Amino acid sequence: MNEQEYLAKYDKNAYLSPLVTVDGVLFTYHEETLKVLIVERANYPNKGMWGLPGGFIDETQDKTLEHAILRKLKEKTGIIPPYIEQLCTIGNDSRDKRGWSVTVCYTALIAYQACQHNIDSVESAKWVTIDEIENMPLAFDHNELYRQARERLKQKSLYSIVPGFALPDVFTLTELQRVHEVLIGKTLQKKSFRRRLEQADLLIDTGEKRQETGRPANLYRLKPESADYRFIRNLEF
Amino acid sequence: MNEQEYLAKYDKNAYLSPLVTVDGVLFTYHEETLKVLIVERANYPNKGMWGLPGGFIDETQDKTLEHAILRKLKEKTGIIPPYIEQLCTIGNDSRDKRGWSVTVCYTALIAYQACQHNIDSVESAKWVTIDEIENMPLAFDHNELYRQARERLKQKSLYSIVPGFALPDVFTLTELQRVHEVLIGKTLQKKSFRRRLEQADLLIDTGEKRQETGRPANLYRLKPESADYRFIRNLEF
DNA sequence: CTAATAGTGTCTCTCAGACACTATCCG
DNA sequence: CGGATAGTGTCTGAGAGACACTATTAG
Repeated sequence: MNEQEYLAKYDKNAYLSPLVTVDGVLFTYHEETLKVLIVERANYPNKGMWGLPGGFIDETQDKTLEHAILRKLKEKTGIIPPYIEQLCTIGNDSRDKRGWSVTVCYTALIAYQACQHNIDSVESAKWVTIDEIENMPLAFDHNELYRQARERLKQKSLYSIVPGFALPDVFTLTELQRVHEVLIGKTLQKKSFRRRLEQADLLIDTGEKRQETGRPANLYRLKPESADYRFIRNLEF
Repeated sequence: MNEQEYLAKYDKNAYLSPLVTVDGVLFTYHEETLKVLIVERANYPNKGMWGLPGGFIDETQDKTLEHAILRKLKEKTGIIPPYIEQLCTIGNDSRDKRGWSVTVCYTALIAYQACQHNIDSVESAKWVTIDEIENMPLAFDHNELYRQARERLKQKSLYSIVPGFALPDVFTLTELQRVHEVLIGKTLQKKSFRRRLEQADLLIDTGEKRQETGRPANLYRLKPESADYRFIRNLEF
């Protein structure tokens, strides 16, 4: 038998295969706090419970795992998040009562303003603050997935400006610093923070200014390549 | 219908599910070079080609994904590697001709001496240097998996002593530095390297010494917690 | 003017890089 | 002694932390 014959005869469904899902921990920043998107489960198991957005791969629709999670997130938010990153994969025989199950989990960031209208119109989806989610039982092992995403994002805020993707397209340096401070859980030195940004040349100066109270603040935009930039020296934890 | 009834009726195999495999990029260090374990494929597809060790989840045998890859690696090396870490998961409709396929890939490290006997006795497994593997077509997308593992390990050698797990239980500081140098691809300052190690308190001084030529070198052992330690400042790339 | 927030100047301290030095073994 | 490798002393420079300072708006 050659490979062609083997493939022609091969019946994928003749073998046991674990359930495969994708899940996403989608963060945003609004009103001085981090928020995470959760959805109410419409079906068993854990029907009625809240959990992370996600679901089964649709082999006919999804070309890749990332397409699958982006499709799921778009269903809830109306848009594709500007930052997404694979977090981890959990697979075992006990996380889903239906059987051996594997979930590929992603961390994503989005601006609150960019999707608030859509989320308000989706009955079963809402933002909760990270304080709320930490005291809330989620479906399956989604509390653990959230915890890992939260921890990774905290680490990232020490050596990258990835958290900036939770802000609107255009933002002030003070806003960017505040997101980092909330993630790290301590205040940062304004000077250190700005020195790093300036040297790394990660932002586009829009030339515009915004004023609320006090001196108007310069507005910046993230360079697309900022998503991958890593400072060689961490901020202190 | 309640959840119990739903679960009783649920037939996992009634739904399409991607193929799920685990793969491992197992590194070791021997004769001043990094090596990777590859195995010859016994079955279609890609029969006869070399690829990374791995394979399907065995739902009856494996409780978790990590158990699955450790089982696969133990089959080839005879032992459980002292360091293993999830690398990434690739899933799409084109990587495996049999259908939509997901692989969860791990990076692992092992001492050459600890498993050489077993590998020599396994017909279809062998070590190849990283120079060799980079010019070798591997099955599926295993070249890409290797590349990602190699890149991550290089990064890790800038801010951790994870590469030390590719050495025997007991080693000299010069040996440890050499592994890092090979991974990073440039020589390091002896003083900087040792200063970091000393401050972080990651090693156990065995009190023993080993001499080849010249002054005898002190022998050290890795503390188990060294696997998770991260320096706050990177070595320069 | 004051209040408020944005943004800068500058000192200290830690730690990586560089490199010369000393130490301990062999023959 | 010299050759080889292990290990240290010490200076420089980059960059984070700290914090006081100036700048620009509103009222």
